Amino acid sequence: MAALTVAAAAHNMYNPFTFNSYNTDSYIAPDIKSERTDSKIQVKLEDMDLWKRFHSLGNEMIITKTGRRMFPTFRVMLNGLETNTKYMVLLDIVPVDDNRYKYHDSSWNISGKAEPHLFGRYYVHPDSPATGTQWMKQCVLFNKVKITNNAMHNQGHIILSSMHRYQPRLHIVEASDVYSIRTGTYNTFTFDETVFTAVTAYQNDQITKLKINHNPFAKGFREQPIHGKKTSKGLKRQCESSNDNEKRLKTDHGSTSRLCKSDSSINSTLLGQQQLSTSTSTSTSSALADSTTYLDESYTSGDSPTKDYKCSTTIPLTASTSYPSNMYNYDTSTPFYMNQKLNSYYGMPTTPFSYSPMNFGQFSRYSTQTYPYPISSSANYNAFFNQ
DNA sequence: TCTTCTACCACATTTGAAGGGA
DNA sequence: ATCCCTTCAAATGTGGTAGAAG
Repeated sequence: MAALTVAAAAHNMYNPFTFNSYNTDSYIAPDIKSERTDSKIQVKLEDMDLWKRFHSLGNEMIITKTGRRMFPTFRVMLNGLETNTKYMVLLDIVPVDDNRYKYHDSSWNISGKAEPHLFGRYYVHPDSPATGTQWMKQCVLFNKVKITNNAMHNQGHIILSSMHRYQPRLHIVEASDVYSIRTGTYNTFTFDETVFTAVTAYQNDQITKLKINHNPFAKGFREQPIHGKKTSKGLKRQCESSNDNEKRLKTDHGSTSRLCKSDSSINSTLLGQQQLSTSTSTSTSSALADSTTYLDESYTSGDSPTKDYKCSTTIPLTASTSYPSNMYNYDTSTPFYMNQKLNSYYGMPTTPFSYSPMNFGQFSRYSTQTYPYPISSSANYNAFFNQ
């Protein structure tokens, strides 16, 4: 943890908005917060029902030295983008507060001050950049994002601290290439339902059970069916087609037949690695190849893995904060760092790939409570998210 | 002593190479 | 020669658990 402290301190020391990193009142880039919101852009979090169930129990995410995927997977559908404008889609994870927690008597309690957070580490969706049409064609999947507690990790994983609460943030940036990302309009989206506590071992048994019942990789930990384990492929197929809620399908949203955009290569988080021509030509194939995308799930009761797949019952929740120019720069690590303006201000190199913190606040959490459109019915859903 | 973390395990899924047939 | 499909093994992703570390 000392290593993380040192790394975070070094990382954040040039950032005026995070300098008083433990003062939540002073956090926040005030000039950013007041910026215009682009109400046209709509983001719908997929698997909202599942997220809500985890959220109601106090979601936990395992972090390991080698990196662990998030479950539920962060998936969104985008709407309202300019069809011919190119965008980059980024994901980062930021602290919800400046507390450290411990699990005691079946509940999470504050146990002290938080460790400093290493800000500015982004996961760039490998299909970036792509046009609005391409982004809106299918859901955007971040299933390959990995979180780690290894501060020295430099393989594109997002570094978190155990026993701290975090929230993913989605950034949609108008940028035709990685070099124009600094000047593009920023739209940041968060969802309250995605708040989680980073842990090295699950604390809440209910969370464990929920994960086991819904994560296909944890199938081996599920209770055996009454009639014993089914091993034959024929039986397996029967099960897959009928009652596996976590069954990964190739298409998303049956009514619209849209495919999920998969972040098919975690290595391509290297900013600038993926050219537009490549992403354009491979976006469809990557989506098809990604068998971890699946239909929306409508949960009935209990933790039974048997679910009905629907596309229209979830409520799209969006909250956007649009920034007139982006405040990021990037460095040589992956994901990247961006903050051209601050680099310049502090006399640091302003060329791409120079090291710099971002200038989001230390606890940059933008509420999802202001939804541009309260979309609560399938009709409204179709109106907003079908093309 | 307690809390947190790590390494290893068994099991399941995913991925990609190899081979065969059209 | 090319494409499509199937098979299979390796790689990868899970939570459980025992023991180490602080």
